[in-house]
Amino acid sequence: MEIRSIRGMNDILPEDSILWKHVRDTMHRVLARYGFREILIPVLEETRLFQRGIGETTDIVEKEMYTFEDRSGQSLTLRPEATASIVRAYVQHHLYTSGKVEKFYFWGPMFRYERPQKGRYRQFYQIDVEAFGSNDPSLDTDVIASLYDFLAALRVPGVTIEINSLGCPKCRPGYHQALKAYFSDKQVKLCPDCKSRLVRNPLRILDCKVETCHALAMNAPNIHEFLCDTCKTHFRGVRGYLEDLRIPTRLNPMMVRGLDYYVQTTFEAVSENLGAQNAVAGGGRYDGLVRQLGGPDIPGIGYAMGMERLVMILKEAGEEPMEWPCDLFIATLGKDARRFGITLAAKIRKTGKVCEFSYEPKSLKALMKLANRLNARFTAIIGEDEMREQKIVLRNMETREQVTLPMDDSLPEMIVVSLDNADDSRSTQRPPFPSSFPEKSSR
RNA sequence: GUGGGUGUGGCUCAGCUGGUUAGAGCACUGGGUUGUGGCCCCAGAGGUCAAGGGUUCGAGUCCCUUCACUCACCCCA
Repeated sequence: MEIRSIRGMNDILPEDSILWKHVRDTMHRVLARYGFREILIPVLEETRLFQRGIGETTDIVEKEMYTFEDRSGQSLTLRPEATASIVRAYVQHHLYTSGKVEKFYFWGPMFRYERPQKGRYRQFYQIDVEAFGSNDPSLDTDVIASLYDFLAALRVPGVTIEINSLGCPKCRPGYHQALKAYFSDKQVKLCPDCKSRLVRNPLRILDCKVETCHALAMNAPNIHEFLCDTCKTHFRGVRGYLEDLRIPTRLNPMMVRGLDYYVQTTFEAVSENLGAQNAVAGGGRYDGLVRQLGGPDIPGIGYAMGMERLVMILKEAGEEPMEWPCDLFIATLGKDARRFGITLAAKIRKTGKVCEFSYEPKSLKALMKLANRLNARFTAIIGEDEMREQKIVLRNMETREQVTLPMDDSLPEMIVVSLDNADDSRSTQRPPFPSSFPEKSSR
């Protein structure tokens, strides 16, 4: 019986992981510009952390967590999201004493026990961005700007950033009441799900995809008429700054977030190119969360981005798939050549070039085929003739040009020079992904 | 948890109302080129038709069960 990976948990093979790497490289580059610093957190936490952080009644906590007891009987949970852990670390290490706004980012797997479907897996990867220590709209703006910059740098096509304000514990209850009042007399027209939402969380009805519910929701009371002055001013500030930065966003008063901790600003990056799971990133402000998890009353804001979904969009948009680079393939024929070649490979690698080697004895024809398969830009041919004459043949795989180089101490250097010259003559390099998403000028 | 779809060489799929040696394309290996890749031509290897049970003279094809994958609902990234 063949052993297979378990449901909802996928292997990311090298042909895809190169794109993942590209996304992560971009993440490091873009987020560093905003002063976000990488934080690494454990995969396992005490179950209580998520119960308190995410909310006891959320779907995540109620039915989606991988929870089990360890050998000492303690209840542990594989993290279903990163925010709670990062808040925990922030509190545990007293990072709020640093005297500055602390900004973190993180990348890693999350776990939720759900039925897998397009863009949703049981082990999935998120990029997570969090900032603590200010309630000023300028921080909201910077966080959203970092998301925008990130997507722009990746040239992600067809993405819109939607924003909204959910109000705060002071003004949201009033809105809840208004929604309940509005939907109550229209209850018969609501779908079964929305009928129960009416009791549990009327906000969710706004999000319903059923035609009739959606139509009713269109005329429902608008959250922005219920925001208190503080929230109103705050949201106006965020929108104003975003406009100053020329970051295009769309106000979506119907947007609702799924986790309990969100207040005021919420936002989502939605793609037209995904399936039913169209959110690439989502986040918002969570001013009560640090306190909720035992820290001081410090505000925070952040977002999470779904790697699989991001990569999915990029793959669809990419004209040519990315490939792992190979600068040089060393093709050897015979024992003596192999011995010389493996040493040469080591020297080439010390220069920083990517170098592959012919491990298995093959005919030259087969070796050339291999060079092709390895995507090698150059092939160094070292056979019996070359060993006898103390020289090697260097072939440019693209132009088919070959030069002969002497086997002396300068050989590695000569090879590197040839490789670099070829680089310079390649006039324009096409970007890996085209874009309809406006690229903001960088560097 | 609920509903739909699909399981045939490594991959993508044909296989008509059950009929006897299960096919194609791509990929792979070898050859055409005795030391030069991509294109072309030729040849070869590779399948208990997801698994189990049933109907039948006969099942890849029909029925049942299980499993897997997939899409959608719920919810979320």
